[in-house]
Amino acid sequence: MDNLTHIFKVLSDSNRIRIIKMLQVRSLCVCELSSVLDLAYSTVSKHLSILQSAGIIYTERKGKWSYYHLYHSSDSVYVSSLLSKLRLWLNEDEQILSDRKKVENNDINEICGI
Amino acid sequence: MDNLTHIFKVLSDSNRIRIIKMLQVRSLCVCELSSVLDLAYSTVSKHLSILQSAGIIYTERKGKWSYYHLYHSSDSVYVSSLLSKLRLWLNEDEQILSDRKKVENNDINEICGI
DNA sequence: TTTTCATTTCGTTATTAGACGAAATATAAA
DNA sequence: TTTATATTTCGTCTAATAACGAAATGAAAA
Repeated sequence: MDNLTHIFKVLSDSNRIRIIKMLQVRSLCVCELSSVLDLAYSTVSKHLSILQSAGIIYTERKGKWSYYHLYHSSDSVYVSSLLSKLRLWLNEDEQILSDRKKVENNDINEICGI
Repeated sequence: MDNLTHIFKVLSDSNRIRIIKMLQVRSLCVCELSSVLDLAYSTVSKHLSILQSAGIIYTERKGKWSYYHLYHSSDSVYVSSLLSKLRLWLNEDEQILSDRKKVENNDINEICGI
């Protein structure tokens, strides 16, 4: 049961949900996420490590940056089921639309010093 | 988005999950739930009020006791979708099986002073 | 009406969670 | 190898959460 309640806890933070919804668009680095969420790097990094240890995302190193990706499948029926719900949910949410616009416009690249 | 993260938070506590899984068997009063969960009345009452304000359960007064019921439908797509998942999940969980055995055997009626 | 008793509310306490900045780490560029 | 920089870890602070017992509430029984 703790497996399940733990996943619910991971998903009960709005900044982590925003991260997941942005990663549905494309993979992103910490600095891009920090810029959109307007949170300190260390805070974003903590959220990412929580999502990673829950088996929701993984890291890929590319040049200077670590890119975070959403897993498209999971060993956990809870994770795969809830991630599939999250693909359907919040797509018309104002906050999510605004976050995704920033991600798609690549405005954030400048901030990352590329 | 807060609607959704709030539901996840409500479901991220194992005592609340145990309550939901017991109410899937039949409606129960506070004293029955306290007995199975081994928690103070006031604690169980708090959990029930959290579940109630999330639109997951409702109260029905019957004689001296307040019986709590699971809703079978919900205006919220999040609530109805997650409750439907919860009907499928944890049915083989040891803790849940043990809780349900106590509920089904009505051992708890004595404790409630019926 | 008064008493009884199931339940809720209130006040307190301990633990957990999320935020930050500073320091540490690790990798790429010079 | 040294420097630069993206990211993580650490320590700290504040806010939120879950637990309890005691007191309050409210409906049914006497």
